[in-house]
Amino acid sequence: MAFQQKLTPDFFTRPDVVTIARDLIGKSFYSCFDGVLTGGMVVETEAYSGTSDAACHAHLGRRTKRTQIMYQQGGVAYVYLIYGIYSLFNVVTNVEGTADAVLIRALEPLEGIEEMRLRRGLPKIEPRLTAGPGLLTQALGISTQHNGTDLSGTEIWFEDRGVHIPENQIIAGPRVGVAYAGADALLPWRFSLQGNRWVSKANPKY
DNA sequence: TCGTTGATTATCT
DNA sequence: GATAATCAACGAC
Repeated sequence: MAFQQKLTPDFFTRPDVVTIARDLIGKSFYSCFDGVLTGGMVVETEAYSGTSDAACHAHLGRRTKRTQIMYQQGGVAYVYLIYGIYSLFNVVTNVEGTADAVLIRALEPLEGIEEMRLRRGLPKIEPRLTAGPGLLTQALGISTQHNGTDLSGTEIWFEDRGVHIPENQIIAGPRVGVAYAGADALLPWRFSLQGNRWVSKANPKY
């Protein structure tokens, strides 16, 4: 019975954030606000590995108002504002005291597509609907006020819909927009679904 | 089709 | 006061 099953905290509290980022490809991501359900299949993620990762906000154990949420136990939302405009959504992973997180970069729309189109202000359905970390938050109505939301609740959650992604269809590559992180920027910690048209376009080549 | 640049604000120095 | 895990508009070809 490969029906919808909400991912529980034990999925997110596993120790290897890179494995979780890869496992999230093919899972479904939903939000439900004011009775409006929107969501889609995850087709692109990036792993950020806490204090040892130069690209992570919590690098070297920085613990600030913004990053403290990443030190919580896996299964809560880390949402922050970037470039003064866009909200980026991450899932906190690992156990309390570590600062690992997975950035959700792109979705393939499944539910509430018309509502997402309206939120994005687009005249028609196109990849710009959810193909990008700053775009999918707009489409799902997620903003910084959802920072810290428990993903086992009823507002924002992940589901396993029984979709199986063959290992060889998942592409690993360097992360986007983190050139300042030096050698860590080259780590193949970005995962995407090969050939999927909803993967974000701001892609380096491989 | 490509490269360049402006938008706009919370957070950190 | 500078900068950022981005996007879209615009001008050059």
